[in-house]
Amino acid sequence: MKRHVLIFGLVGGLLIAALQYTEYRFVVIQHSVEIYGVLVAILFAAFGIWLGLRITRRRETVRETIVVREVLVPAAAPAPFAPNTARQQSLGITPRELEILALVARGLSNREIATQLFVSENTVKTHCARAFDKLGAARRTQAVQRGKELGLLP
Amino acid sequence: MKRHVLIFGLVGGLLIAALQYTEYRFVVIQHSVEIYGVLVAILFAAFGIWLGLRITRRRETVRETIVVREVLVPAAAPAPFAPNTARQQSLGITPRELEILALVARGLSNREIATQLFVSENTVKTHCARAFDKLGAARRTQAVQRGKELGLLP
DNA sequence: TCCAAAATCACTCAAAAGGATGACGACATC
DNA sequence: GATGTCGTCATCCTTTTGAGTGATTTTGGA
Repeated sequence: MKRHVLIFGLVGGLLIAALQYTEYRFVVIQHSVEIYGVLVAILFAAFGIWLGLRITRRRETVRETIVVREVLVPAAAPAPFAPNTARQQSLGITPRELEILALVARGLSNREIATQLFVSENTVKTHCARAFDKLGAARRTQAVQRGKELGLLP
Repeated sequence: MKRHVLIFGLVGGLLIAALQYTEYRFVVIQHSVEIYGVLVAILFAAFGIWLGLRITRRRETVRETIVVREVLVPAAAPAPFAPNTARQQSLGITPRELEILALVARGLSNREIATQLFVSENTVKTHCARAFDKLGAARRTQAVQRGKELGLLP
């Protein structure tokens, strides 16, 4: 990607140089500024379009091979899931926080969690905030994603 | 698409006009041609890039050629994930909605999603609302959970 | 060319979530 | 007894989400 910027700069520089050079040679031509402006505009617009195409082309190819139907050999029993206590320890996440995190991952609202655990909504929010902080998450969706990545959640 | 060309022409015309106008007002300024050239170049390059992105964005979604590939997998291999298109169809979830849902699952906020997809936050919210409705979810965490259950998300 | 689905955007209002901070009691440990 | 952690709860304030509506634009297909 960095190469694009380089090429971009280069082309720009050359163009300006050419502009300046020709400016001196054909000063007599009327409306030269407008003509050059249009030329530059067209050139750069085309270049931009090309660049845009080039950047996004990669994504296309990726999109094409999506569906992979796998023919499974024996069915591996879905592991009963063991929370990664080591990671939990290292992050300093308390059991209660993890418990609430799990309910967040199940899609419950703070109020629903509070009801289910017989605590106040404020308490849930506090636990959430602390857990989010320890996970480096700003949103509950992000916290859930991180939690799964780290093996804290099923 | 016709509108783009129109806007393109319009902007170009205005720019040239502005160029000409200011040219007459600030003839004293040295190197004005170069400066204006650079300005025009930058503007049009940006516009071109934007246009290029916009054009290819569509092709991306359209170009969703589904390639079904059957593979024998040893049971332990983590499946590369195949979105359950049948279920998606039956629920009436559009490709765009699923795309946004995936970003929600990754923990992005609506604003971040909007930036990443070059659309307004309002649009993201609309897609979200529709997807949530189709999934029978009231919150994004719940939608993500449902989406995973239904095999729509990895 | 016309139509329907999909995608886009805007606006309002209400609810949910999040950040910051302080506080209190239970409990374990030093 | 002092200290520290954990769980609990609160208040204030801001941001984010979600619901409900309506509208326009694109696009693909009949």
